[in-house]
Amino acid sequence: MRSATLQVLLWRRALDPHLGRWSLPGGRLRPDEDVEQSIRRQLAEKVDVKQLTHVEQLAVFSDPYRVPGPRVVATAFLGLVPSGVDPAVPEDTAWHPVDALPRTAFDHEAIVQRARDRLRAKLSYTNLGFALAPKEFTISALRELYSAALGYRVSATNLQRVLSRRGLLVPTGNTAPSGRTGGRPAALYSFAHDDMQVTDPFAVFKPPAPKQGRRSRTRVSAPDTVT
Amino acid sequence: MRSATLQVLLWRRALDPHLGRWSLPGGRLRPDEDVEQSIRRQLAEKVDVKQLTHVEQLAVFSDPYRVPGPRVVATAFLGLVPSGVDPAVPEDTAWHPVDALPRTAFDHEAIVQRARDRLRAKLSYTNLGFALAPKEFTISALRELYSAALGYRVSATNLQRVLSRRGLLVPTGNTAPSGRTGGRPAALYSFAHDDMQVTDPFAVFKPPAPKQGRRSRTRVSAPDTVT
DNA sequence: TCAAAAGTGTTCAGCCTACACCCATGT
DNA sequence: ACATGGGTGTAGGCTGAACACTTTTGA
Repeated sequence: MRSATLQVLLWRRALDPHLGRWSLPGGRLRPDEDVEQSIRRQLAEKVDVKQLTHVEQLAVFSDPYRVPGPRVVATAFLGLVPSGVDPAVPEDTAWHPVDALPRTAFDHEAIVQRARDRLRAKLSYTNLGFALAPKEFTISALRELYSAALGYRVSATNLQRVLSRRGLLVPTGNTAPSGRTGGRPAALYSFAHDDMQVTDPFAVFKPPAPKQGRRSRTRVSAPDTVT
Repeated sequence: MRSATLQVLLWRRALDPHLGRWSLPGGRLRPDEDVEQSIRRQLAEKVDVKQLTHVEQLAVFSDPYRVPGPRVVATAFLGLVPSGVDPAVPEDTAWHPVDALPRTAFDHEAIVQRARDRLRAKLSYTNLGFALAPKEFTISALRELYSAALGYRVSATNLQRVLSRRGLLVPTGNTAPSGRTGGRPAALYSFAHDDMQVTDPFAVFKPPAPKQGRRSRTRVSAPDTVT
């Protein structure tokens, strides 16, 4: 997936069931790889996407009739590419806005929805933003990314505050030049981690608090406890 | 899964790779069913478990070497059976405490861990308790269930309050007799819904609040947005 | 009347939102 | 100067945790 508006990489089917329609990149699982290796390989080989900042399983789609002919079981993934990167994709592939998809093959539209919803949820309670943003960015750039992904205007002020409070933003010391119309130059930040972590454990019914002074922010669950 | 302490139903393998070890119930996917239908069928046919109150996909396990011999791709599920129900399971199957598993076959221990973690997370931010509890229950019974599932003592007081505030508890009007040692008889409750709903959308960066009087509790995401 | 269990009232703290205000830069 | 965009200070609301206190029963 990708941003400005949230986009998905699709390619045009060259074969007959649903020939010509847009479909998610992917392919057959080889006997010597697991599903994640497989999707990474397919993306690298077929559409030359290698800089994935985050990859996670979505779900298995296995309806016997999801594809004409013999049943195909698909394991769907959410894969993220950061905002700056624009991999040179082949002729027959293109990025499409997630909220205005062309006619897609099979159940791929449903899969994209699922991916979008998962991304949205995780932007709230994890540091997943790191996977969408470039190494260094201004808060307003980040605001654009979050807004695009979430589908509504996010306040830069609060974005700043929440991410800071969670210890996710590291000021790099650099500043971006101000635009031609003036304005204070923006400070540049980067994310503190480049792997996904749950930063806002919604754990209600928490275990009794440790009796100490300041309650350390619990960095509870493993990344895909909640998937 | 099941409670008192949290338990999993395992059965002893009768065939040779890992013969005799305990393994999760399951089996091959038939061409005319999807994975969920399949797991429900297997549970019904093989271990006679039919009253599943909740079933959800966990993840695909596809390591080429997870099982000796030709690779087997497994789609793991979390399935819940309410506390009262005690399905008559066959000879070679038994419930095992999740935190003290016997030696299991293949990667089944890891799968059970995942299931446990998922359950724990969802107890916090969804109404998933309904799937563990019987139709009618006292708060302290519910407290036992939550405590067993979460692995630490939950306060009955707060459990009450949180679930009530979320509108999940409906008093049935009935009361349970008090124990032989006396004590106020407990009121009986039931859950307001018997399908899973996200009740505590951790949505930070919420869309701007509707300017109206009382902000309606958003029942945002679809059940498996967050999986 | 006392012990035991259930349930309620109240206080406190953390986190997020909203909004007003101050800061730095180009024209 | 002043417009423009960046950043901080502060107040308010909601929610959960903790704990004291009241209620209802059996012995």
